[in-house]
Amino acid sequence: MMTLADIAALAEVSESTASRALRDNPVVNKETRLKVQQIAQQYQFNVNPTARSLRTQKSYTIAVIILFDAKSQQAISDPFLLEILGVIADELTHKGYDMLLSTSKTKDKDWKTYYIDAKRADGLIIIGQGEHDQRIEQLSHSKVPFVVWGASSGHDSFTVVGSQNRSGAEAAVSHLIAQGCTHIAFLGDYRHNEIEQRYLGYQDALQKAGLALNADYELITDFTAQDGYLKTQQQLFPLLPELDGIFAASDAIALGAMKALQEHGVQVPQQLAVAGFDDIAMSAYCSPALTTVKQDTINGGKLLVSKLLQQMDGEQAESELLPVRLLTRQSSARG
Amino acid sequence: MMTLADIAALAEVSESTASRALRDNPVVNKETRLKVQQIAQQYQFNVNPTARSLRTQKSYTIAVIILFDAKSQQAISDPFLLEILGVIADELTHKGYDMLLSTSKTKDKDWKTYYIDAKRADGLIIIGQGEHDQRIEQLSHSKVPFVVWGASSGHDSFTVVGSQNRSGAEAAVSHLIAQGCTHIAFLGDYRHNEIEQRYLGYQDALQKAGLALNADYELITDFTAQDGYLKTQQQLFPLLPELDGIFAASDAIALGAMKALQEHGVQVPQQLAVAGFDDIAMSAYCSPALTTVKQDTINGGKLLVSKLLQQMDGEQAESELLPVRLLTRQSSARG
DNA sequence: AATCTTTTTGCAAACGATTGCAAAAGTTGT
DNA sequence: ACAACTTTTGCAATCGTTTGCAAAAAGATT
Repeated sequence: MMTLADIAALAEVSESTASRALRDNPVVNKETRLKVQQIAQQYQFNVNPTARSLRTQKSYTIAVIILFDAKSQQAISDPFLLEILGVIADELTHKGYDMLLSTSKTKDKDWKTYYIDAKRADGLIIIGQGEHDQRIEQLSHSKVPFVVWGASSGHDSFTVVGSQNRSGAEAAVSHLIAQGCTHIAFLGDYRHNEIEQRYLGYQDALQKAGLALNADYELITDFTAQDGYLKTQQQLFPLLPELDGIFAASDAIALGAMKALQEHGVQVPQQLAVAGFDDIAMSAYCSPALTTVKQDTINGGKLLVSKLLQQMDGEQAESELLPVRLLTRQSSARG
Repeated sequence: MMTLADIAALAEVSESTASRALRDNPVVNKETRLKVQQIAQQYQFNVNPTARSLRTQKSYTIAVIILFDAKSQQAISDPFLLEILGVIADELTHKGYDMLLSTSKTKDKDWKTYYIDAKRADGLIIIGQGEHDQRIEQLSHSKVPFVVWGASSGHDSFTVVGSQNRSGAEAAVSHLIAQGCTHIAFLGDYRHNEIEQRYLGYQDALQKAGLALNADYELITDFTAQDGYLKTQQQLFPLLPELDGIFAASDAIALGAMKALQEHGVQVPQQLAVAGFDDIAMSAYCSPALTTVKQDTINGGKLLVSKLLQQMDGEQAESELLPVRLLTRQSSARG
């Protein structure tokens, strides 16, 4: 392995000069710079990031923390997660950062101590705030640069990037209403921040249409197809003659619900229309294809990264909610 | 931030002693050791991993590289991926390692140089070997500790952990045959290592049952539901009166195919039975529920990690293929 | 009490970069 | 030819640990 000293020797300059030359510091003579760079290239030299890290106190690494729900041990919508993770990874690589991934199952190290103080990472991206999280709140009182994917309360003390869950949900439910639904159930766990927004959007739509809210129609449901299936059987079947629409807080839930309905002989969408949220890969290919709301994962990932880097540069970064898109498919096509 | 020097001072010992004490080196007096440890605890001291790294030339970090298919830019079976990633993350954390994640879109840095030589990581886990990969082959000629998730050729020059794709596929197809199917199509891209094994298993089953192989029944299909849908429409519909079974190399493909069939008025499983591979979350909740083969993600992840650590300890680690489980559901239930 | 072991400790040299500061070299002006 | 700058270089300290080796302390042996 070559070290900076070797390169310096080869170029017949001091280590200091070599170091500066490599980083293209204009204080060193242009010719010298080029010579050093050329030699470094030729010998395939790369600075040792550990040594650099130690000296500069920066790691050029970002930690991405995926929060799992304490109870269900499940992250929000798996497929969505992998997508945004991919985007973040690409984006970070592109900016010259490495990505440390941690899937936090609650009981966990103290992020600030472990990542920032220990210089394992220069900043944090936290995905899925779930229910109001103590630790995130705490972080915001420190100087740690971090961004969160989730729901904005409108006056957060930290930077949030997320989807316009509320208006997205409203659009979906309004669409159901436009299709003639008048008794629409909500499936999802509104104790979860993002889902709460979707729940509010659901209410917005009902209210705008002058439809009554009905507590019987609001089912707390985990993120899984399984729970969507079960809750539908247990709590929606009794309401069936009247119930004519379901808005599920995630596609997984929606698919579970549809399964239950189909087994029970309910015609979707004729007797009952269904809409979900996420547009997971399967949604277009189940029967009937699922009407859903698609999040802008690509811009989401990009924004998370750029806002984090902004913070690391000492700038302020505002929260931002991205527009979503309603995709109407067969599951809501009544007449 | 506390440094080792501070702790040493507080404990009234030298840094050397403090360092040894913290790592519980028996060469230092037990009392001294405890005293130092106690003080470190009290002041919440943690050794600086960067400094330690620089000195010891180890990073206590493992790089996980996810390979994407050059063409489709898609990784094998997304849901599966996220699962195994989670297991690996947990396992590594548990062993005191951090996890660097990289999603490699082909044109990429040289893994050895970037991760190992630069001391960013002590070992590599590569997920999804795809088509025969030049870079993996190359790695095996170096001293780099690494393991691969994928298909074993039986005489690999490196450590592979994977599923018994071949026998799993055979089981699935044999099941279809047992259900009375005699004309079974294969959907998947057998240029991909793992899929090739599934393809061979498909052939095994046909041969054992004395059924003829038929090139018309073998469709090269991407990993997506979309492609399953398209290929089915384009290439299977013409064969329909006779065709009575489909074995898809992934659940996503299977679901796409089922969608096409249903739209075309084909009854699944009565007219045509379907089986997939992966048991993605949706498979149990689509209609009809999909018969599929479930991989042992948990043990897969654990094995990857333990075999890698084994290698890092200088031991040899053998390749290993894990048993899979056939889950029979409605999509193949022909009476 | 002197010598020989065995435990414990600490000194000092790494590990491989970056950077403040001063010195050396090169320019310009007079 | 000398002073006064400006540009370019290199010395040496620093980042926070770990570890080989020798010295100091403690214990055992005669």
